[in-house]
Amino acid sequence: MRTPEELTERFRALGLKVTPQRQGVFHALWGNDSHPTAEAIWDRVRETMPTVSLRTVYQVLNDLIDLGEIGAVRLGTSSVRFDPNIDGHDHFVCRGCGRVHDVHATAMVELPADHYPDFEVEATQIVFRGRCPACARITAVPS
Amino acid sequence: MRTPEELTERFRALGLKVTPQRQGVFHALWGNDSHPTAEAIWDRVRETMPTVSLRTVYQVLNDLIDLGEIGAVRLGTSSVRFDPNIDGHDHFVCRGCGRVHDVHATAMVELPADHYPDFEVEATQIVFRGRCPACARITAVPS
DNA sequence: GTGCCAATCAACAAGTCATGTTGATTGCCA
DNA sequence: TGGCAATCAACATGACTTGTTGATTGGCAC
Ligand SMILES: [Mn+2]
Ligand SMILES: [Mn+2]
Ligand SMILES: [Zn+2]
Ligand SMILES: [Zn+2]
Repeated sequence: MRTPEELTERFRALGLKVTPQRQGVFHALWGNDSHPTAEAIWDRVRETMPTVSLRTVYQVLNDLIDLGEIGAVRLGTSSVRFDPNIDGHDHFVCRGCGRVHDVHATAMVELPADHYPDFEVEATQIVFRGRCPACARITAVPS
Repeated sequence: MRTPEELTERFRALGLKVTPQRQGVFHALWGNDSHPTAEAIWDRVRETMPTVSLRTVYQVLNDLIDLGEIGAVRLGTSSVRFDPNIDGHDHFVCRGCGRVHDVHATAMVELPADHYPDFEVEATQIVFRGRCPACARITAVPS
């Protein structure tokens, strides 16, 4: 996503009002690589703006998705997570702590065209599941 | 998953009763590569057993998951899909018709260990999205 | 065969997640 | 300064899945 300042400009240019609620969401997302849920964003915004409603947070997040500023990450568990990183990357989901990490897989994954002719691949999503370093340490056998 | 006959044996061996409802779900799943939802299974079972309840279908499907006989495929859209194929494979989701196809990706996808030390990968899930041959044909430019 | 008890049923309720609605109020910005 | 977009509270809706309860059925061990 763009910086909160750039988003402010873009919203104004589009005739959208730059409200404190929207700016609160901008800042809650900026530099946030935790793949937060809408509720997590809500909690962060409420720290400085206790009266903001969850409904509005959802609204702003969906506006940002429609503008292509952020992405939605659906990992099959519970709620949608929001990702200010829209560059191509993959995800690692820890089964211990539930955290989602950005990763970059080595190989370019492709469908073998000879086996799947006429399949038009437009997007590829890779999800690794396992234990993150912190959670692996906990249950690791002590030497 | 095992054949309906083998499942019958396994259920009996576990002290579970082999009811017509359970056998109906067994047969609805056997050889079914359409990644059906619970409702789709329900529809198929009701063809020969009109009184079966959706609640029971859900129950049997979850029992089969607990026994490791089938898998649950969550693709971020609407409802859970059930997969009698539990061998390692990937999926292609068509944005045209919504169908889910089994595919096998070529490259062995890995996390580069030098970049992600101590990450313990236990499972890798690859989802391709695009258009299946049938849907690609529809909007293809006629020659 | 008989009988126990698991399984199923109908009919609800509940819970989660996300969005729609409405009418009043606020406040951004031309 | 004023128009109107945005937000608010409060509630409803909707899809999907599971829980519950009390009654009924029927599989299967004996
Ligand atoms: Mn990410
Ligand atoms: Mn499959
Ligand atoms: Zn972890
Ligand atoms: Zn298709």
